[in-house]
Amino acid sequence: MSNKTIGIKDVALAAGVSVTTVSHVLNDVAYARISPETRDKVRTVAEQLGYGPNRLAQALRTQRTGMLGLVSEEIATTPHAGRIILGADEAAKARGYNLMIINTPGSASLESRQADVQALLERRVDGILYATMYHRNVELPANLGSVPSVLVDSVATGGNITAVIPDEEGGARAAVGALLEAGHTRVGFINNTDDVPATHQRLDAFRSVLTEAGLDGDAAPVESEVSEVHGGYEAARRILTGKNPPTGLFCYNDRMAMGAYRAAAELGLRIPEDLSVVGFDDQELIAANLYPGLTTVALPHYEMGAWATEHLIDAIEGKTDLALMALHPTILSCPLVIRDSIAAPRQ
Amino acid sequence: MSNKTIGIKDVALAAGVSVTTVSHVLNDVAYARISPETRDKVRTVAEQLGYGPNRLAQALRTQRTGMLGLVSEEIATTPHAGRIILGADEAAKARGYNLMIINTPGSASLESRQADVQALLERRVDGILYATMYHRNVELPANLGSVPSVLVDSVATGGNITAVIPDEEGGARAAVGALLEAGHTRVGFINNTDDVPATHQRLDAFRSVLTEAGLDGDAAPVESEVSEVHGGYEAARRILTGKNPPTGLFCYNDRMAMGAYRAAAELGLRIPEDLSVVGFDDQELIAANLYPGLTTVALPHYEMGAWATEHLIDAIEGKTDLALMALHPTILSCPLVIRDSIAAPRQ
DNA sequence: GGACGTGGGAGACAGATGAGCAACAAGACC
DNA sequence: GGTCTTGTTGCTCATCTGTCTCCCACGTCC
Repeated sequence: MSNKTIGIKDVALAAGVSVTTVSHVLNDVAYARISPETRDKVRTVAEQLGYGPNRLAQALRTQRTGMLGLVSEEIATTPHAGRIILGADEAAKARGYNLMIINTPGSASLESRQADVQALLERRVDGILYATMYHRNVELPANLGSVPSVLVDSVATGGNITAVIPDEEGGARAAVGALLEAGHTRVGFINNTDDVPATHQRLDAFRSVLTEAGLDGDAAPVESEVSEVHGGYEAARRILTGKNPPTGLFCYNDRMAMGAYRAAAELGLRIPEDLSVVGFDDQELIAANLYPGLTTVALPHYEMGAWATEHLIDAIEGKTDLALMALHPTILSCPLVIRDSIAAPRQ
Repeated sequence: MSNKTIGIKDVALAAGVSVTTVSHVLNDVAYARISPETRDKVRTVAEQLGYGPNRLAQALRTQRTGMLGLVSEEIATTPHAGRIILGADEAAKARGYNLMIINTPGSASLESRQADVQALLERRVDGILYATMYHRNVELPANLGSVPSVLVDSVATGGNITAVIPDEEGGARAAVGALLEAGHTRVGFINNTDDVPATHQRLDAFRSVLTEAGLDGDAAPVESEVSEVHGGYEAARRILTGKNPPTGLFCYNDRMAMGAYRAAAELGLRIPEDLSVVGFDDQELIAANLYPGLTTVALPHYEMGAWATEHLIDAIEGKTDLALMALHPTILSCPLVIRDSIAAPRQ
């Protein structure tokens, strides 16, 4: 129904000035000397006509699209991607940028990822955010380097690209620390079997914290299973039916904690009276809805998305040198979210 | 490190032909007469140089960006948005389009939504997908009409814009039907308190199915609470402690079903031996991870996203007239996902 | 005759598009 | 056999998309 879109020349015509002048006014060009009356006139007319610049033409001319590419794994299957996107989107919007999102399976080949980046490049995005669904080492498509880029929730195997990752160790320390502070001296860890940084770092932190507290970290019970509800269930059963079972359980993630809840229920152990549990991830759907609410460690997905976007834009605008930050990944803290699954051990 | 990006003229130069010829070859222009040798030459050179067209310039000239705008509510807080995005993204990619996603709070004002659409329009997206996080009636920003648009998971209060929505009634019928088929004759419904289509349609379907089966649908117990875990818990307690309690429970969504699980456990009722439960939504994290696995009705978010995208692109390419489809919303079915929470009632 | 105040013109960005121009061959005609 | 016509093949030129930006022009007033 609506007729053709109106361009800058329509505004110029209607305002009785040249296209140049309209451009000068609307972009507040510093050196342009134009009388206040003309400025008003142009602005008024532009408003009346509902003029909005054609960003394509603008971008073509200025070599700036105001678009950020975000390649994200598994948008739908984990809520984590959503939080990263949200953080990135809000940070981008705040600075006048928009996001172009490309979804990719976690299993995508390097070529396929390269094609994704290529698509972004052809659209001339000003920068690229490359996000993975969990903290790990990734091999990057070669063409990623051609525009400013930041890695979210992963580090490059080759290094030398700016990255933000969660403080796995700090988070694990907070979790185990909370158990110790509540008075527990027998604490177990239900770990994941995947060979990812989190698995090792959380385990190390677990043992260290115990040892530092004067307990025997190396002797503390650890059971590993796939990081799903049923894995948590199995591991918890093993750990809780062992001799001298722990009164506090640190779980690799909330899903495994959910399994631990069931194992505890089956064994007649009440949470938190008989058994205290801490999770990791802070998946709302689980942690807040379990009964009792699960105390857990939050992964800073939103924050990582926002941080990456902020710094990417800084780099694009020449306010930051990404090369400098690329030396070491930036580590964002994982705060403990306290709910109701920790209590003092029974005497 | 990488030097300037290479353009069509670089290819032309290297191949020893004009820019026009390169364009003709690479775009397979029908009427262009170019010798096979030249074609090969051009293609080879383009490949070697790693040439990719500048989509901005291309779009400026052709008035086609190959981009679809997707404004979605609450990307991060519900997994539903993720499924819609995934469906849309895969459908778009399959036809050579990319998505520009704008996230908006469910509470955003009409002006703010209009600004979102405006941003998309300035970027000259070829069409717009407008998605909500749950099935409801929405008031649309006025500027939405200026490009082909499709509504996902909602219908416009004013009508007359193409929309896809889930078959609430069919889903509810399947859920209740499953309970009846298992032999239950006393069935209750735990409903939501929000005034949304789903609330009413599922209730109607619930009563109808019972009545059609020769039971007294109007007398069947229904309890309403907020559609969260604790609401489900409260409602289930009420319904299960009433006189002559049901042996089968249909829950408004999986979260409420999760609450019902706890209520059942507290009352010493085993699922599915003593109580059968059906949910709605098929939220993986909950439904598949509850014990026993929750039989539930899946909302076709992926399918709606894909359907909307398909038809939007058809309209953009002139293969479909959206105005025709706008007469009635398209309804996509909600299949029952069978797990382990339904069994025959005890004798 | 500079300085100042106001504003406009002509590319350029990167590629798409259709008309049009050489070059050559085959056939027609004298 | 040579010239002209007509057709075909192969490719290029000019122009267009909407906006920005460098540089220049025109008056006026000291």
